[in-house]
Amino acid sequence: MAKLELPDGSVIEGADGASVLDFIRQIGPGLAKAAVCAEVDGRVVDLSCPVTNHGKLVVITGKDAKGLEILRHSCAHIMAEAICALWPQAKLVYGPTVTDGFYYDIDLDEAIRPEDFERIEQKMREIIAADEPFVRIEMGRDEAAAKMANDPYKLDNIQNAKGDVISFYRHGAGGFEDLCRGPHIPRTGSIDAKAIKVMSVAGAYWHGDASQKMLQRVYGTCWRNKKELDEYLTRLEEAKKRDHRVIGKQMELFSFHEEGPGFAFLHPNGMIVWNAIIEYWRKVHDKYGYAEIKTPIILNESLWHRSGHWDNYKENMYFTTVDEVTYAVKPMNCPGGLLVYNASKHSYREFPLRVAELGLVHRYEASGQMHGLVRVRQFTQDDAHIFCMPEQAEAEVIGVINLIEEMYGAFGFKDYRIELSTKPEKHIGSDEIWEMATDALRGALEHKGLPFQINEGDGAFYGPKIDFHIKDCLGRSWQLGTIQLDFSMPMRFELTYTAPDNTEKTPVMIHRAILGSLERFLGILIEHYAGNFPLWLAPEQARILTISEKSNDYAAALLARLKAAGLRATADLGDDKIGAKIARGHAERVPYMLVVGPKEAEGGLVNVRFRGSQTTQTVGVDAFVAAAAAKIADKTEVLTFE
RNA sequence: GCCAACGUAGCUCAAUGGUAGAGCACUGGUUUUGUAAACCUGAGGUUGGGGGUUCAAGUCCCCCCGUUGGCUCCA
Repeated sequence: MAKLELPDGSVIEGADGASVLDFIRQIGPGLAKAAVCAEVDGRVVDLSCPVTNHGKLVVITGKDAKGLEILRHSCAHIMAEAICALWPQAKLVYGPTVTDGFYYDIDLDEAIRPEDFERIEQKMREIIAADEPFVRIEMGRDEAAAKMANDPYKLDNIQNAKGDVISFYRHGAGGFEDLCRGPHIPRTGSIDAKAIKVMSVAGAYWHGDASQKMLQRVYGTCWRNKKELDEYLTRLEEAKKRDHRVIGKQMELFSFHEEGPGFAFLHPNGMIVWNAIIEYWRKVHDKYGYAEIKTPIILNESLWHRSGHWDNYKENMYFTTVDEVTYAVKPMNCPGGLLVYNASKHSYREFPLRVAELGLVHRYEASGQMHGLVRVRQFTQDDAHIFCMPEQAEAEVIGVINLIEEMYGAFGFKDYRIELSTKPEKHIGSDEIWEMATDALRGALEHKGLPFQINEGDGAFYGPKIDFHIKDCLGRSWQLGTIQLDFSMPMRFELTYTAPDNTEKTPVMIHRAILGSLERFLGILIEHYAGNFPLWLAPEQARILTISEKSNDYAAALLARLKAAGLRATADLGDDKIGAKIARGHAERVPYMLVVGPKEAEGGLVNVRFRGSQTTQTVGVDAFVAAAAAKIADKTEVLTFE
C-alpha cells in the first residue's frame, strides 16, 4: 500500500504503483479534472507518475502560478507539434516559458511569417481537441544520446541535462515526441483552446552566441481561459498606448529623422520637461556640494589612447578628421573631466571634490539596438566624478546614495533594486585595492540598510560598481544610476594630490550617474506617467478656455496674471464650442483647464476642470494660482484641490 | 550587426497591377456658443530613395536608407 498525506493532514491510500491521478480521484472528480500536475514530497511530477511508499501530496491546478507555468510549457510543446506538422523539416531546439507566455526556438530554413500564425493556432486547436495524453518515456543518457544521434540540438540538450534519467514526452496521433524534463499536463485537452495565441516570431542565436546559427524563435502565450487571454491582450494594448514614442508624437515632445538615426530632436514641449528636470537636478546637486563643469564633445584622438577607450571601445566611437588631425567624439565624459582636474594642483584639504557634468556623449550602437529615446546613439549623461582620499570613499558613496534616494523619490520612483558587481576575471589593480573598493561600496549599502544583490565578477575592468534599477508603474525594471570606483583613470592620467604628510598621492575616483541618460530618463518618465506629467513637469500647465469670444478680454487679462505667477499657460480663444475645447484639452493632457465665460469674468473666478476628470470646481483666480504654485513646489502628482 | 516584418498627406489609416482617398490637424468662411469634438470650403502627395519587369507599379523583383519586434550588447 502507498500512502499520501494531504496538506490538511488527512491521508489517502492506494495500491503500490498507482498513479498520482488515481490518488487525486479519491479526493474528488472535480479536482482530478482540474489537476495539471502534482507535488510529491516537494518534487513536481506528472499525474501519471506512479506512487510508492509514503509521501506528502500537493495538487497543482491551473489556478496555481506553478500550474499556469506548466500549462504554458506544455503549450510550447503543442505549438512545436503544430509547427512540425506544418513544416516536417523543422528541427526543434529549446522551448521554455517566459513571463506571460513561452517560446520555441526552431531551426527551419523557410521563414515562418505572421501570416502563418493562424495556421499554427488552427493546428494547435486540433491537437488540443484530440485530447491526446502526454506520455513520459524515460531512459539513460547513453540510450537517449543514441536515439538523438542525428539531431545536434537535442544531443546538446541531453549533454547539458542534469541527472541520469533523460525523459521524452510523446503526444498526438502522429507520435510527436520531444526531449523534455517535464513535468507536463496529463492530456493536450487540459489546455483551453480559446486561451492560446501565437504572438510573434524573431531571430535568436543558438545559445545566444552571435557566432552560432540564427534560429527562428516563435513566441506564444497561453492562459487559463479566454477571459484571461483577453485581459492580457488588453494589457498589451494599454502598454502600447503608454509607449513614449507614441506619446512623444502626440504631445510633440521629440522626433527622430533619417538624417540622424539614433539622435533625438527635442521639440519645444520636450525642452520644457527637459529643462524642468535639469533645473531640479542642479538644485539638488548644489545642495549636495557639487560643482558643475562642461567639457568639449570632440577631443584629440590621443586623449582616447591615454584613457584606454581607443583600445577597448573604438568600434563604438565616432571619429572626425580635420587638417589631418583625428578627433574622437566623446563616448564618455571622464577624460575631459580629468583634464580639468589636472589643470590645477590639488590638496587633500579640497577633498572630497565633487565635479558634475551634464555631458553629451555619442556611442555608435548597432542599428538593431535603437529604440526611441530609451536606446540612442547620442545622449546626455548626468555624470559626476568625485575625487577623494581612500578613507573618504565610503562616506562619499553614502552621500551619492542619499542623493539618489532624494531624486528618485521626486519623480515618484519608490521601488528600486540594487546590484553590487565585483571583480571580473579581466581586471587591473591589485587584489588589495579591489578589496578596499568593494568593501567601501558594500559598507555604504550596509550602513544605509539597503538590500542588494551581488553580481560576482560583473564589475568593470577598472573597478567594482553599484547599479540602481527602478521599477516603473507597469512593473518594468530600468537601470538608471550607477556608482563606480575607478582605479584606472587616476593612474593613466597621473592624478595627484598633496596628502597631509606632504607627499604626492593618487586620489580615489568615484564615477557616478543618477538618472543615467537624460534622453532615456525622459522616455521612462513619459511611460511612467503615460504622458500625464505632474504639474511641475507638464509642458503646458493651464489652459484658459473661453465660452465665447465675448470673454476674450477677461481671458487675456487672466493669461497675463497666470504668466506673471510663473505658470506655463495658454488661452484657447477660438470659436469652437466649449465641449470641443475641453475634449481637445483632455486629449492634449493639459493638467488644468480654466473655463471662463461671463459668469467667471464678473466674479473674478475660474471654473477649473482637472485632466482626465469630469469634475469641475469654481475658485477665485488668486486661490487657483496659490494652489497651482503649491502643487509645483511639492512636485506632487495630485492635481485636485482640497 | 544578425533574422523577420513594415515604410502612402503633419498624425492615424484606406486603395483585385489600371485616374492615390478618408478622418483628425491646417486655410478661408458661417456660427457667438456653458463643460469630452457645430457646419461649409480650400489646400495639402515624385506613395522612404534608386534601379528593373510591364502598355501600365503604391502594389511584382533587386539594391540602399529608416523604423518595428526579437537575438547580442548596453546608459
